[in-house]
Amino acid sequence: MSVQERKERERAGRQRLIVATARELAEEQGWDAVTTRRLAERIEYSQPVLYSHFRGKREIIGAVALEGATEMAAAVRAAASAAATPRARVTALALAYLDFAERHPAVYDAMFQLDGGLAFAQEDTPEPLKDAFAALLESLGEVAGDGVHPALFTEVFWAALHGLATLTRAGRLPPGDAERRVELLVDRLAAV
Amino acid sequence: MSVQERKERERAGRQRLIVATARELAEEQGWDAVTTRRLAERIEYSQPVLYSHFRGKREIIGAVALEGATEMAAAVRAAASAAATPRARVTALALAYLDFAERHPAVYDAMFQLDGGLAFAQEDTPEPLKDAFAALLESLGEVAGDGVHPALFTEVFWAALHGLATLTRAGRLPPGDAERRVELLVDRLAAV
DNA sequence: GAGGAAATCCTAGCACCGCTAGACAATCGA
DNA sequence: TCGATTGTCTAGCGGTGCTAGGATTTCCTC
Repeated sequence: MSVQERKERERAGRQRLIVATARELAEEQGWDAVTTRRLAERIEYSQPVLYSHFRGKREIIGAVALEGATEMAAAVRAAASAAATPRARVTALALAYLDFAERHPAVYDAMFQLDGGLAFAQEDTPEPLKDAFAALLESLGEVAGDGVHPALFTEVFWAALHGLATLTRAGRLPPGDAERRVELLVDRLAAV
Repeated sequence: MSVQERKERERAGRQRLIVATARELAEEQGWDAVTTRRLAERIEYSQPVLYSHFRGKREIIGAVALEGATEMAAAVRAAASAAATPRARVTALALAYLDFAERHPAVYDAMFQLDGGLAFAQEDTPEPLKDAFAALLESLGEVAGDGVHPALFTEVFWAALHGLATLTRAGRLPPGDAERRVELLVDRLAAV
């Protein structure tokens, strides 16, 4: 069965290539530029090949989103673990979150703005998404305060971060001042 | 010049019809269903007529967004004015905001998710957008707290509301619990 | 190694999109 | 009533996501 194994490896490699290329193209020129034709050309295969790996463009976006969730979880955990106090952890987490959104806008879009066909907040939610939320919960749960459900607190804090990230990037909020906004957010929301 | 005036009235009427129809179609079937062909068919004109009123689809979205901003400002002000204390005003404002987003998802998308070609947070920002922000500022500025710039506070609070609105509607947050989230948000963020 | 089966891939095309050029018809002022 | 202007439509451009069907390569068996 060595032949079949090799084929599977090659298939898996090509699948990774598709996702990586889609992400690359999206970061370079935005998701609008990620058309099935351009994507196919970049990976040096014809269009239909994409459809032998994914149901459609939506699923490709979803794959990028899952990759992004894994990375974001790691980034958030790394930032939090480098801080000593609960409050410092929350600040570090918030900055890491916004930094991730700013440095990987296309991935962030895939995760939260575009339709990647992913289920959220349900049983069949993919593991990376659950884990990204868990990464937030680990640090934010510490400062939820008495009588406040940690998950609920995490949701609210996360929503605030998400709002800041999207509104800032869409030009809805004046740039600069980002750190002051984070400071205010942490000061008020975190119960320390 | 009566003839010309009549023509201008008719033109303005048709322009309103276009915007209203686009909004209607978007609320019914989502913005993806708002194609220039379908829109033209609904208003019973041919496609090119749309382009004699708007530069393109983006501008039509922008027009819907401006309409929405005006309505949202009114809704927020109405809710706030019906409350007695600063804290109650903030709660009422938050609920009104989220209610608007939930009841007019397509309009909310036009305002904040889609590209309507509108400038934000700049001098040439259209008046309705400025006014919508002003409506938030009126009530939120009251509870910014000492040493916190009212505009900055409003931005943060607004971002939190926006995050809640979008994440909830996109299925990223479990439904229900919405009021508890608002309660938490107001409790912590508002300095009373 | 040769031949047939199976897996793989590509060419070509569908229906739709936003947008526009240019022909046509209605409306206007003289 | 006529010519000019304005308004509108038909037809079509290049692009999109996606797919059917044929060609080609690859594999296993004899």
